[in-house]
Amino acid sequence: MKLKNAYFYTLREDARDEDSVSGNLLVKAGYIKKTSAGVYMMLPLGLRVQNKVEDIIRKHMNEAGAQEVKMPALIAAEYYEDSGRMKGFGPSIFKLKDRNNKDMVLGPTHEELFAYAAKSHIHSYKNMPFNLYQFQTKYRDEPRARFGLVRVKEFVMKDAYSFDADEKGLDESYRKMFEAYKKSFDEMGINYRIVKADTGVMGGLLSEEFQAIAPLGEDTLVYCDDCGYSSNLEVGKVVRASKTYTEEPKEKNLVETPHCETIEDVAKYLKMDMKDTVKALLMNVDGEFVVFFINGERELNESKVLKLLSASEINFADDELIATSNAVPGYCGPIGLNCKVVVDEEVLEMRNFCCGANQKGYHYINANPGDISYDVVGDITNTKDGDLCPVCGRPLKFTKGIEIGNTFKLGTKYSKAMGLQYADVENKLQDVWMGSYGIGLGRTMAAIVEQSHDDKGIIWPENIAPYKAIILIMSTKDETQCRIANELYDTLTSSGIECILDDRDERPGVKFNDSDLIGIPYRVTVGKKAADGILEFKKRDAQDPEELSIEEVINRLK
RNA sequence: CAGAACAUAGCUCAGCUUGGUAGAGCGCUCGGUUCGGGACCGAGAGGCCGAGAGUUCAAAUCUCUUUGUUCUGACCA
Repeated sequence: MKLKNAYFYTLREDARDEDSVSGNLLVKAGYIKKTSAGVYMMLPLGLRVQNKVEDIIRKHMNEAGAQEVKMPALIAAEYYEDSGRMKGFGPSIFKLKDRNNKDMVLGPTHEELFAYAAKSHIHSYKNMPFNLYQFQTKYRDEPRARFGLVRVKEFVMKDAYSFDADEKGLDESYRKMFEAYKKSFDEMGINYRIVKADTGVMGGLLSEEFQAIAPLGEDTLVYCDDCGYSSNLEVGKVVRASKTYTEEPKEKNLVETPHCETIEDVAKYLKMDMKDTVKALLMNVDGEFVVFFINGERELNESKVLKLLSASEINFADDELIATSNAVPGYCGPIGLNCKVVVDEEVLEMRNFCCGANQKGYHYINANPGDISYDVVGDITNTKDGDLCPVCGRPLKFTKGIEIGNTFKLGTKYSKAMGLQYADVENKLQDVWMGSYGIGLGRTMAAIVEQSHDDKGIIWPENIAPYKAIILIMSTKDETQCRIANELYDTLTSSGIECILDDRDERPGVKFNDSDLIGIPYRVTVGKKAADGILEFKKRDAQDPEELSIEEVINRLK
């Protein structure tokens, strides 16, 4: 690409409405442009990067034996009604009607259609295994788009689906995809960690996430360097450091705690440690009023709760629901409460804790497990700093991650819903075992920029940079410089090395800064010494340039 | 969905409190001087002040409504 006659621009100032480093840099460097919240244009440079990411994934998908297809984005709503996910996705699914008033959706994910497509091929166990994949635009009406390309309403995803006759087959298909993912992300130069995750809306047997390590990540990853255990915060079993609660139980005591509506207030007022308090969470679980009691310094884990109670939805309870009990918001406690009560395992081990008294302005101190009544007990909180590895018992470590890929062993959930069956050796009908595997392309781009940039701009890893090299002409009025730069550009281009020629009539400083901002891995400067056959060669992240002959430059780039 | 902030030139913003001819820097055009890390001088082009209603002799400025964007939370493969 020769810049003089190309669609190319950079911005000199930070984008006002970008809240992440990667979003700002990609906008500033002219890779993407926001059209509305969570919807972006892919400009020429941006599309080239996305295509590189796509090509790498495609290569590894094909190597793993998957076949590429393309499903529509516009889909009749009935497919999602049949699988029950119209409800599951709820308001996150884009709904529309065609001119005949038929309900349609913009596909948020494609399990249903792939299962439907698989029906045409699967009749007998002899028709499996196989694996189909696509690169498709997904639409999700996210409650809050943010962080540039990290959380958007429209994005391209690579999604793959495997079909097997039994669980053993699924295990093998899953392993192949898992390996293909590792190879893909390794090739892109991403620093990532694989964690166990919640199966969420997808359902199924197992979910693992590929998380790019980045401080702005929306997920918290928990891992253990000693045994290799790692999981998303949302699923890890809580193993507390031992010997926390050894005191002898005392007699409970009612104390006045005026205007202490939060557990922080109470702890401060009574000069207690938060870890010696029990807090209440007043929730609406599928329409039923349920109060949860957990240690004051922990957080309720909603997906663990849903699993424990076999429920599908959990929200904070509204005043009307709370009024069905004697619970007093701010002073709710597990002693003498007349509604469904769920306690965390930890609470039953605590000694002499503080909790609400179900009277406005009063708490108990020195309460003990023997004082309380409850309906259900379980592990219902998030792992936190100080907890131990559930496998080897050593202290856990924490980091933030951006979920760039996800693999699911779906089992037979969708094949059952979609009636996807086959005849086995004994001519008996069996459900097909499915797996699904996704990678968000834009999110992967964003994660790479989050991991690889400096104060001047993006630093693309070589394999996904939009171009490998950029050639700067210092003075476009100097005919020798122009000739040498153009010859170099032609030589490189014709030997398949993608490069940019900055032949704009700009001052050198502008060219240096733009070249750093857009993050091309290698920079060749054609300047004063070009007439003597000497060019400057600099890697984007190197300190100083080196002087090389034209031949050497070509060799270094090959 | 709840709370809050913002919306003025292509970009980043001032002006609003106290109503009275639409502003700056960058970018853009033309001329000149420059030319190895976002140069300088001069002359220009460019805005229905997000949209709608109201108050007023007069509204970018005050009031209400509405739309969009962003933030905090909720939510979220």
